[in-house]
Amino acid sequence: MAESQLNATAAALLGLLHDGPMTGGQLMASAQRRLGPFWSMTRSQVYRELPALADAGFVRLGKPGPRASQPYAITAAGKRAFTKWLNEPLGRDQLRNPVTLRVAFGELHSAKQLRELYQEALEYHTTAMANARNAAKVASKEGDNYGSAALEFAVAYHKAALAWLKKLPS
Amino acid sequence: MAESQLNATAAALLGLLHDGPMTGGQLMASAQRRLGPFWSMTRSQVYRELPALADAGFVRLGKPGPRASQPYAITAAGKRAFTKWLNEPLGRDQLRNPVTLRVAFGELHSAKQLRELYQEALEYHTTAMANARNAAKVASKEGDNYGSAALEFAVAYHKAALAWLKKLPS
DNA sequence: CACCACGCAGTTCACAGTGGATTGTCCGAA
DNA sequence: TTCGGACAATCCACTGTGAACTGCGTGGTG
Repeated sequence: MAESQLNATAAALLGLLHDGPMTGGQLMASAQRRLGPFWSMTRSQVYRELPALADAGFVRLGKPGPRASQPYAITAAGKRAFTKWLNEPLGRDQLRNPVTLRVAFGELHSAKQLRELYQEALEYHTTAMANARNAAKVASKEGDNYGSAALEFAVAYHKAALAWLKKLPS
Repeated sequence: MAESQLNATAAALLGLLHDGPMTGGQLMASAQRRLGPFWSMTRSQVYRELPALADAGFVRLGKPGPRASQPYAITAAGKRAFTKWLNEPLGRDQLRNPVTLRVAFGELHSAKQLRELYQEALEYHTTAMANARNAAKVASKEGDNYGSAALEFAVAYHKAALAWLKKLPS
């Protein structure tokens, strides 16, 4: 009822629900696929937001399916809230890179530690980039140009990380 | 006493304390300057971790200064814990980009909204990149090559974001 | 010299985000 | 038929965030 402000997670869920009703699990999967590479989100969050969204009237419950799965559909009020959220001031980017944090204390590492760190980071970003690139291609094929563009951001991120790694003072 | 695992924040604080004793406020300022661009950290966290670190024996309290300021010094156990943390498995990168999240739902925006979003993002990343670059230069001048390299990561991030923005389907 | 306004060190709170452990249920293979 | 595994959902402890608040010092003004 109360026109409570949406947090970004709730807004993302409402955005996804524009495609049609989904259960928590489906929302989670969809978020992982479409937003995961540049917007982290956990199961716990999804299952906490959904009842809250229902309370606020932004989402309507469908008939429970198998395994207590519960479909949710966006309501008119939900669409309004989502549209309003689009105009809200942007929060800051959130960036926490554990490799960089360790590099910042590089003097306190042994050479061996640094080498292992480097190697691990290389592998991590390489596969993450491949995943993002793949997801972007899929989205593109589905005609979702905006979704694809968003995923390309993640690709650019990992690419930048790789380039940075290769210039590191070793 | 208990050899409790360090979380990343606590580890960062211990790392900073290798430079000598500091109060919470000084630690906060130092973290902002040296780690802020790639590792967000808030006052609340710092002031929550410090007593915890003291309880664990990783940090020793000095004589209170003016305004209840409380200096902390790293202990031998603290240095050991920090060293151990360096070898711990890396967590995942955390990345949450609010602009990209909105772009992913681009079809649900108006053209005007998209233009404003674009403009705002451009400004944000431009100044953030300049700040990071500046901080990196300062660190470099101070002879902190690792610190400088770490800050260059933030520069690379914002640079990638800017390049991505410019290729966006408008 | 007295005053007090401002600013800083530190605290607290409510809420958001994370990851691991747990519960219950359905399905399909032995 | 029953058992094991997969999956939806829930729970919990801890971590992270931003804003509001306290209380003390210092420096400028009169």
